[in-house]
Amino acid sequence: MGRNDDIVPPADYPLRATIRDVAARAGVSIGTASKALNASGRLRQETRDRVVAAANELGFRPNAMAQSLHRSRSMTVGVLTTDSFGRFIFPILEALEETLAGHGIAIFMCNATDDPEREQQHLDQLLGKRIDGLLVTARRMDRRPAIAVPGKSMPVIYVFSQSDDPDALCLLPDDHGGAVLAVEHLIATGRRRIAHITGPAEFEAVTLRHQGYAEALVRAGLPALPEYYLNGLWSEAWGREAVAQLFANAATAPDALFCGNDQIARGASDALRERGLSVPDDVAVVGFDNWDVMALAARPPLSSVDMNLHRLGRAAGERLIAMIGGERIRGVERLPCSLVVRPSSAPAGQTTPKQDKNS
Amino acid sequence: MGRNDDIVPPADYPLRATIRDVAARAGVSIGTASKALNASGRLRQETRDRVVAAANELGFRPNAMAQSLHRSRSMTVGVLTTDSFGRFIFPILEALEETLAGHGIAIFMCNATDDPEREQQHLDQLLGKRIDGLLVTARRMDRRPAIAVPGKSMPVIYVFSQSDDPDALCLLPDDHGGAVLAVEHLIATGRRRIAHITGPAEFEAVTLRHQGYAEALVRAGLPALPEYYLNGLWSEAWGREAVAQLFANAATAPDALFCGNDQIARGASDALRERGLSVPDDVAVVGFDNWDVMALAARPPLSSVDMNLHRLGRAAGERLIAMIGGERIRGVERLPCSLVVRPSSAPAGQTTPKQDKNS
DNA sequence: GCAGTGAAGGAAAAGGTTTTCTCAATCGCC
DNA sequence: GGCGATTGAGAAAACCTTTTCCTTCACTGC
Repeated sequence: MGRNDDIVPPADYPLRATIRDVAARAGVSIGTASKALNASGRLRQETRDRVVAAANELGFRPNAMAQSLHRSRSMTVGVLTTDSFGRFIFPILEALEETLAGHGIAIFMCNATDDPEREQQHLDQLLGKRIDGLLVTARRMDRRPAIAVPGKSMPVIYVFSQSDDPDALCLLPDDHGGAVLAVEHLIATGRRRIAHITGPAEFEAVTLRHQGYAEALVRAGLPALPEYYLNGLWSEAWGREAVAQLFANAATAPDALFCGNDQIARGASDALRERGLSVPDDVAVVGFDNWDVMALAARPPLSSVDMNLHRLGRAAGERLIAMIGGERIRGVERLPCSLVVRPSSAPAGQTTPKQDKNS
Repeated sequence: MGRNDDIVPPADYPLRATIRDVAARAGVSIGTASKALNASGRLRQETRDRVVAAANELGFRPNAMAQSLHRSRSMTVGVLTTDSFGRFIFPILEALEETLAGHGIAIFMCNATDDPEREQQHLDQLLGKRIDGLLVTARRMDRRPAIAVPGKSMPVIYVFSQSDDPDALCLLPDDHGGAVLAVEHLIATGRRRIAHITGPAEFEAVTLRHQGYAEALVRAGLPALPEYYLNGLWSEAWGREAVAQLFANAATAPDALFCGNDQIARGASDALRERGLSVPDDVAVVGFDNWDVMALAARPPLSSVDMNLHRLGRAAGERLIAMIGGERIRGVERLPCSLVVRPSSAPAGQTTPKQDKNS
């Protein structure tokens, strides 16, 4: 199948010991050696020991391909990303890998950044390798078309990404809930005029977080003013610009900013400082993502909503194991976010006791 | 081998078509079917077509495990990271994956963040899977001990990481050259008092970059002042603090900063602005890593040394392919960095025509 | 002394593919 | 029409394990 031709045949590899070598050295048959090594069958203890000793001496390691061929279970899953390996994918991947490794399952990594043809190639390759399951991640803006796995047989999970296949299992962070968390926190610390600066409206997450934001406000008896909701880019520059817009008129300026990500939050925080406004005394700021590089480097460090990507990755691993085991799981599962509170959203007027300023 | 017990046997998977199904449907023997599908052997064209048609109708996909078993070549390599999947590893991985995928080779991802025991487990698993090669990445501070692969047979490459095994191949960015690039650029744009703010001295990269920095200065007839070399953390906060130290005495203040990474550079740049100094008019700043999140968000955008990690990943893939093909490569290979010039290091006094200041 | 029992280990099939070897049939040529 | 050469296709081994089924052997109990 394709491009294997350009690799010349094995050079001079010392062949690995096989179970037949072990058997020969221990003076038993292959079957007996297998039983001894797998602690199965009925064998004398002395025989077992002899086989195990021979295996150790030869550095024997069973050939997983032969085992898999026999069991028709490859102990292998594929991870197919269509968003290159972005910053969000890492923690997920890390937890996933750890979870699966604990069950002896290895991961094939594939990347097909927005190239359907490469995606198909990768999928072909993975199917050829008889993966036991597939995990798909993608850019979060759009629902991605379902992966075409023949036969409906193989478990597929979309993580941090949503498919339009109703039979699929999708694992996502609870964007709505995360926004509620942030806004309720701001309200609890005494803020009343809370604006939301966020990313492009095309992202489903933007919509969900906006809804959470609005609901939390309304539930607290506060108005969700349209002029307090600003869409833009996911950048610091946009955060700065949004602050310029919001604070152009001092009379209508907010006393808290809930930002769609930490970059926006950081840009906003910088802009506030440069306007002579104190964070958090004059304006509280809460970000989203809890990306330490941003959140900790900001002055002051940013409160932020954490999507618990690690937990998401672990959950994905566990679901996948369950599905490989035969369970059928489907639907959209949203895992809770949590709020990490840092100085940028301390209660108004708490940080610097002596304080009386206004913009 | 271990934890496979907790996965129940196959549920109700519709078995994939095998070559024997294809052969039966095409009315030929298994061997003939194989030859037809692999375009090998001597067969009538009509027979080939019949077999291929049967294969398509059945959605046949050859079982890679069976193929590998036969060829004793798994078309698979392992990537073992000991630094979790850090930000630096991503671009490398991406390029590596792309390169290897082009040759039909798949990647097993393993992560053993600083845990020798997990590392050994992963290695065992990979050896069991009969990977054709291994790629190791690690935190760059220390040379890591060699991976214990039995038999000296399997190709191993350390990328973005250095092993103490003299027989190994290590692929690294040319830190020394990158520093030279940055400093020569600063000199060329008219700077004369160039300081170097960087990370912890334990990092080999810190030493190498320092050497490059010093050599470039000396070569230009400029002194490499010890008070212009500051070690600290890889953080924005340290960048700010270092600026405070360097500019405490206006008489000895530098007119350019070469920073060990973009975070330091950004912190420094912020601190300069807050001291009323203009970047680049009063002080030029050059960072390292060319991490867009930092370099582009800084005001003004930062010039930075790019380690060309993508190229590094590609090179790693190519070397690995060559080694799998039988070539023996060893030693330490350092790939060139490049300099990305942005406004933060424009020639002194060029940005704002009207200007006459001194710190 | 013999049937029956249990233990210990061997033989062989199966899993899916590739490849070599062999065999049968056809062709060209005299 | 017979001979060698060539072509097309099948049989079987090999890759490495696991597992099921058998065989052998030594006992026990009568």
